[in-house]
Amino acid sequence: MTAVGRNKITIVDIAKKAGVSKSTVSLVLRHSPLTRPDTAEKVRKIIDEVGYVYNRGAANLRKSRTNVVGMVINDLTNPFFAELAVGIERVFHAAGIVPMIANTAEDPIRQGQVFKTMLEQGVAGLIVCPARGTDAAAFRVVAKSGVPTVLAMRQLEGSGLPAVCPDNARGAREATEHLLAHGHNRIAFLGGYKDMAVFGERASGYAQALEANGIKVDRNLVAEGPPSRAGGMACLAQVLEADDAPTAALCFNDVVAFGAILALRQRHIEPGSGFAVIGFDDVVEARHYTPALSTVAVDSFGLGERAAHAILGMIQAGDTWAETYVGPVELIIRQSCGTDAEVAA
Amino acid sequence: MTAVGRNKITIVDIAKKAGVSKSTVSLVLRHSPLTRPDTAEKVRKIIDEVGYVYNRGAANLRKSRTNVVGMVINDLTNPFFAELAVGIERVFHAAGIVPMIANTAEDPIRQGQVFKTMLEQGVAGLIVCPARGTDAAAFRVVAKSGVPTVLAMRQLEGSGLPAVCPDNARGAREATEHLLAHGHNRIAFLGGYKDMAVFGERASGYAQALEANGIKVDRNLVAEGPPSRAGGMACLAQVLEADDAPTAALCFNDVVAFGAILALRQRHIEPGSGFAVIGFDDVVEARHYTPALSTVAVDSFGLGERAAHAILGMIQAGDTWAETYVGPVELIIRQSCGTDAEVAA
DNA sequence: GGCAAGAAATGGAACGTTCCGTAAAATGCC
DNA sequence: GGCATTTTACGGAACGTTCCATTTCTTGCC
Repeated sequence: MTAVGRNKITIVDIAKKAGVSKSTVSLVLRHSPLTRPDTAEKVRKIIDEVGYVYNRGAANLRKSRTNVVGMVINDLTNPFFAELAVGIERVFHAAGIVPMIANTAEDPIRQGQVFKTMLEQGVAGLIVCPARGTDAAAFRVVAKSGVPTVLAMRQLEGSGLPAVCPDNARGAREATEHLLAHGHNRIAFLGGYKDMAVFGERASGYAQALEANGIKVDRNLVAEGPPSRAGGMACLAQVLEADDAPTAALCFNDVVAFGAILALRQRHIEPGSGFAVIGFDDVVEARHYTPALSTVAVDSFGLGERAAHAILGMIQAGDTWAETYVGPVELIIRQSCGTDAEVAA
Repeated sequence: MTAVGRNKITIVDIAKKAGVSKSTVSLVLRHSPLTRPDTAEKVRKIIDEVGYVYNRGAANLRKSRTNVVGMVINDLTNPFFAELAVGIERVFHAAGIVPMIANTAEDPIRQGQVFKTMLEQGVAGLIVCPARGTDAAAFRVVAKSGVPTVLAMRQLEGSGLPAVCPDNARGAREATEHLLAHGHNRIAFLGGYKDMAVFGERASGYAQALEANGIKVDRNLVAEGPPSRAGGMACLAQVLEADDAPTAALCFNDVVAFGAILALRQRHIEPGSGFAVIGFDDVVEARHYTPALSTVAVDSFGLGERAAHAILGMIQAGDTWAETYVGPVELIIRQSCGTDAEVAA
């Protein structure tokens, strides 16, 4: 239809129209108390008469400080991270800062490019869920630039960066203890890969619980695999082949658990009564699955908000350090581990 | 740890160090062919020696054109929209443009604020999934600013804006026809509200199919409700109370369908064999649900990419107009409509 | 009505780039 | 080697704001 006319009404245009100086207009725009109410009003009237739009870029240049923060997410398609992003966005919006987003799709190369781009844009801070396989060196650029950074969901040892994460070890420990308390002593751990930070934490919680009960971790019951439904199916198949097959499994996350349940069904084993399954994360589908999935709930929205506040604090303080926060988790017993009846009783 | 030193190395610093002019450095940075290879190299060496980071904000100010585009999403938590966002981000990343994101959470007020903020940031374009209840007037500001805009997923009549949407009417029509062809003639339509653009399109496809087969739409079989699991449960309950109860339902979207299935189970009606259910969207869980959900598949990633390309085109052409694109849909028959056997046969 | 003091408004410089017109250097040719 | 031509490099102005040091306007008081 209409060609772009790229309105270029500036602060001085409206100054001219209002018969004041650009400085005054600037003050009015920033709600400074240094102008007389009536002049302010006069200026404001003209401002929305002509449809002036503030150029924050120009302002930022002068102030050499922006109101944008980068959000680097490894997989937005995963509801878990989407919720994290929404939590972050929510507090940023309230604080008047606007997030730039990038989805790295677990690709460290892409992640590196993203860091560069975001720094060029002059972000005031960075929240990063590191892509799988990221090493601490990847953060050299951002560290050198002095931009406050916090990791979310995944820690990165050696990076020295503050993180906001769920208490993975504790969650896995509690889930495992629950299974032990209900008579299972052949418990598998399914899905994920050793090179994922989260795997390490969850698997170690699992191991702790077993060992505290005098059970040695059986290598044959720990199956690594992609953190997907397909991975869950494959891992379950693998552990069932062990000489002394397990009767329960703690899964790397909920979607692995869904896969495990599918695989059980294929074998005509009833998840819940015939084999106990516990997931991790408590994604929305967990409660509605058949059978409803027992899982370790993580407050992803809350962690997002926490991460955003951390960054806000760092920006305000002009500091690049913050305390790592380990958020609470909650074991939620539903039907997939076959123990809900006893718990209710 | 370290306090923020806010490096302020600029193009002239590195010019000085390299013994050239700032203009030359600028040329090198933009890979202009107007510098001699050896000078370019000399400059580049210094650039990464001192860890200079390009200030795109300053450049944009001068060029009065940015490389950021706004992405306004109504509900990132819905995997359907998350996929859309990822599709968009993917092509933007490739095109060197960086997306700002906002989640309106279906709140038109918030959406209005977001528009303002994004315009202030000087976005070169805007992709919007309008919040529910948005009226065309909401886009007045953005139209006046001349920023190219495309709607995604949801059209908005009266706005005159180009949109990238799935062919909702056709999808609903085909699904309904499938049910009719398999002997159902009491077919319900469940979930969503009349004031949602998508509802209008899908419901009209449903009505078309019925009427083409000489069946009048029965008001008692169309139940409005929230597009959620709970909504699906309630809607199903409502239509089952009709004098002449339906034997099949087309649902507003997949999550409504999941709700409907739950409600059927509660009544000991077996989804699939006892009552046919078809959803809409084909979210990832659809294929893994029990029973696997028959649904109308929409290529959300593809639509995202399409929307991004549209914006890119508009920006390049300096135009604020583009053609509306209606993407293909595909009816996918699984188990929840109890007709997969016949189809396979 | 004049004066001091405080309040309000102002103009220019700066932020870090790009662009433009021009100057200097390199190259080609006889 | 000198000239024309092309290639490369240069320096200032501009982009739209904020900040600072000043100037101008108000106000209150005797």
